[in-house]
Parts: sequence; structure tokens; C-alpha cells
Amino acid sequence: MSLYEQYPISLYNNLTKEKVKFEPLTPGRVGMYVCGPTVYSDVHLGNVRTFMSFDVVFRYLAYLGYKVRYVRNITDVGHLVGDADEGEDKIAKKARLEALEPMEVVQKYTNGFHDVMRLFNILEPSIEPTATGHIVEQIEFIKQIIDNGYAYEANGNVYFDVKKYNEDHPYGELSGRNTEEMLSNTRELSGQDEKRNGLDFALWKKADAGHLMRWPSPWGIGFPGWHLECSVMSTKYLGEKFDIHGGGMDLKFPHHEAEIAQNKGCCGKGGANYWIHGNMLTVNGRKMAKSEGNGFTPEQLLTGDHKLLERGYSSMTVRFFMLMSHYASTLDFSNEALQAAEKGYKRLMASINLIDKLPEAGTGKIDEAKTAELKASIEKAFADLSDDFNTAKAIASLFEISTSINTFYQNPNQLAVIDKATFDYVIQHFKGIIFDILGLQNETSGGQNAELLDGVMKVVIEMRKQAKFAKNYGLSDQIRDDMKAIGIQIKDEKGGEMSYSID
RNA sequence: GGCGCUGUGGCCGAGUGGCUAGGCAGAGGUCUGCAAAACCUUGUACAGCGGUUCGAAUCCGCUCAGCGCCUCCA
Repeated sequence: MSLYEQYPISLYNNLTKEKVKFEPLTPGRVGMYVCGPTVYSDVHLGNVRTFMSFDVVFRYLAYLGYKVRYVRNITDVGHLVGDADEGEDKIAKKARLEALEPMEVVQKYTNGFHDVMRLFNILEPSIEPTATGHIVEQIEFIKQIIDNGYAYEANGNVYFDVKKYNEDHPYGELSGRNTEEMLSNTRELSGQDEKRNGLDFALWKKADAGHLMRWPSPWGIGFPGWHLECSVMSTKYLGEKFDIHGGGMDLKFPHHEAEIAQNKGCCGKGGANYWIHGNMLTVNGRKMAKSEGNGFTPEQLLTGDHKLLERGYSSMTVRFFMLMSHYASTLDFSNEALQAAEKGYKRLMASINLIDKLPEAGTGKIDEAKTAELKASIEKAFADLSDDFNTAKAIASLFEISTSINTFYQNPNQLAVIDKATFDYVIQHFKGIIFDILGLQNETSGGQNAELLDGVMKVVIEMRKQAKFAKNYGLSDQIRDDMKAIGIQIKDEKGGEMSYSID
């Protein structure tokens, strides 16, 4: 029996607004598409949260035994600039400002994005397609939508005909919008517009003379509209129907709504069965966003060099902080919360570090109740993760196991009564959940020079033991304090033994 | 204005009809030369007002406060 049969996943489907059992189209296989970044500026911590949320979904599906194809795109063209620059592409605008080639901008911020993903131990997707790499497919997609009667050309531009589409398919099913109402509300606004209706959105935009990104098409020189690349690339790599589509909450409308419309307008099918949205990271109750100026880069996070940061925090502290809440809830950033998360993270890692030092389990008379209790904790963690990927709840169970490990270390006789096979099973998955599913890394072990450090610490500890034995407390305390000052905590244990941990 | 969401103990944050969430901080204790860590014990919590129910933080209504989307946004 596979793990995914043992712990069947249920998830909240934003399309149907209810929590349902997850059933992939093809048993044992999952196709997942997540809207990636628009690479025209640095990603901030809020962006990171979304990708981390879906990273855990990806990791969890894989851990349970599903074969997953995870597609996360790079949008390197196509997003229109909102204000006065209607018709101009975000990438192109930035390029002109910085006097760079558009692809130079794309390359720079794509590299930056990848660096950030690595920093937070967010896995690479199976496919990371770019919009510029799929211009041909996008043109074909538009042609099909036009043939189906859901789009029209106007002066070198192609628009999606929302009103026409809405006659055959519900536009607004994902975001719960009343399209009839919206159509009547926007009618007057579109007076001199070449759009038939204010709700219509561009599939293809004509490039004016100064526009830097341009491709030939049946409608003239231009570039694809926003929304389109996701429909095209998800269809290409996952099919007209696939399992999961994810993205940030703020993409729900209009981006995802348009995506569904494009999919149905082209292929008659709406793409994903399950729509999942990650919620926003907030600062003082407000969304972290570029326009708010309340975001910061990973470098600033590590160094603490930002007005919002009292000091720096490690990437794993941040990862743990984010996983302590549910992906669908807003999460408020604060220094206090980060510091609490840091301690919690270290506590978890400290018990991980003790595992190898534990004596053999099950050497005494097995206590069935105690054994079952320990096993229940790991089973609870799995059940929680299968309940809409509730990492916050699962972590609570992990702390139970963490406490057990600490107890076993101090009182080996309590480990002696735990069945060995069960104990090994629990530990295997305890580590599995922490490292493979939650994607945490152990920053508290010695890293590259672990063996060397361990050797040095043996010498230091031996010196302190001798000082203590000679009741030279001045020296033994000095050794402890000096080590503490450079970030190593020496701990006295029962029976005169000592251990250390890295702060 | 339309659509939707949130309000949980000192802080963060799960839960969502009856069963301890958890972390951080605080208090007491065990251990210890002292400390730290660890372990044990401990907290008046569910915005307000009504209603449904044997029973509600959890369902319904109203009020208050705040947020998101509706324009680019993870």
C-alpha cells in the first residue's frame, strides 16, 4: 500500500469552494502548474511564500509516492504596464529605463529568482518554461480561439470576447464575479476603445515603433498578452485537463479567470481540476508588495539591513516561520514572530542532532501503549499534511516527537520499552517530513567541517571536564563562556558528560 | 459600490459543533558547583450582541474593527 493510499489527500478547491478528496486524472500521477514570477525586478519575501507553499505541495505529493510533473513558468514578456504606458510591455519598459536589452533584464532577474529559490531550498520544477520560448504556440492558441469565435482582431490587436464567451461558459466562476453586472458597469468606459467591451482582454498586442520586444504574427508585429502564456504552456506540458493549478491569491482575478476562459475558448476544457491559492504575506496587516515599499530582498533578510528588520534571520528560520501557518491564511511578518520561529526551529534541529546519539531502542520489555503513542504522533503528522497540506498542524506533532527524543536521550530506559521497528519507522518519517517534505535544512550541524569541529570540541570539552573535576570553576566557566561568545553552547549532562550545540 | 476573507490567551499561530493544538515569552519545579539546555507542571483565549442546539470559539443574524481582489501584483 502506497503512502498516498494510506494518507489520502483532501484539499480546498477554489473552483468549487469546498474541501474535497484529491483524485488525480491518472492514478499515481499528478500534473501541477504554478504561476511563476514576472522577471522584471527582484523577488521579495511575499513572492517567496507562494513558491514555498507549492514547493511543499510538490514535495509532499512526491513523498507520498505520486509521480509528479510540476510546471512553473517564467513570465519574461507579456505583462502590460498598468498606468500611462498602456500597450507597453513591463520588460521592455524596464529595459529602456536601464538601457539594457530586454533579454538582459530577463536573464538578470531570472538568475536572481533562482538564487532566491535555492536559498530557501525550494526545489526546481520539472519544467520551467518561458513565455518567449512559446511564442509560436501562443499564436496557434490565439488562432484557435478566434476560429472558435471567442476572440476578434482590431487594428493589429487581438482581444478575447468576454461577452461572447459568457454566453457559452460562465466567466467569473473562479473568482465569484457576476459577469452580467460587470459587463453593464464597464460599457460606458469603453467608448473610444477598440475593445468591444471593457472586460475584454488582450491576447495579442501590436508593437509600436519603439517597442523592444516584437514578433511577427498573422496580425502584424507584436507580442502576446498577459494571461496567455499560462494557458498555452500548461496545455502543452500537462494537457487540456490536468490536476492542480496554483498561484498567489492576487492572481485569482483577472489572471486565473482569464486563463480558464482561454483554455475553454481554445479547447473547450478549463484546464485544472483543482485550483489552489496561496495567501499573502502581510506587514502590519498590509500586503507585502512592491507598490507598498514594504518588501525586502533575501540579502537584506540575512543581514537585517532593512527598516523592517531588527536583525538578520537565516533562510531556514524564515522557511520554518512560513510553514508554521497554513498556506491559505494570511501571515503577518514581524520580528517577534521571526524570533519565536527561530527558537522553535533550533529546538527541532537540536532533537534531530540527538538521534544519532541515542542508544538502541527496544532492548527492554516493550510497552505497547508507549510505542503506539509515539507512532500516533507521526501518523497524525501525515494526516495533517494530507488535510489540505496543513504544515502548521503537522509541525505540532513533530514537536511531540521532538520532546520524546529529548526524553529518550536523558532517560534511555524510556527508549528501551519502545519497539525498535516502530521507533525506526517513526524516526525515518520524522526526518522525512522535516527534510524532504517541509524542505528544512539543518543549519545547526557543523556543515562542511563537521568532523573537524567535532574533534576540536572533544578537546575543548575534555579540558573543561578536567577543570571541573579539579573544582577550578573559574576556568571551566571561562571555557563555557568563551565558547558561547563564538556561538557554541556547551551543555553539562547527567553523569558528568558534556555536549555542544551551535547557535 | 461589487466579490471574498479575517478578528483566538502577553506575542505568533492551528482548530472549527462536545475530546490538551503547537511555538515563543512568563511562573513554579527536577537536574546542576553555578548556568544553559532538557524534562515536568502552570495561564483569565476564542471582537461585541442576539439566535439555533442537550451543548458553540466552531452554525445563523446583526454590529464593530481590519484586510484582499475588482489596474500590475505571489
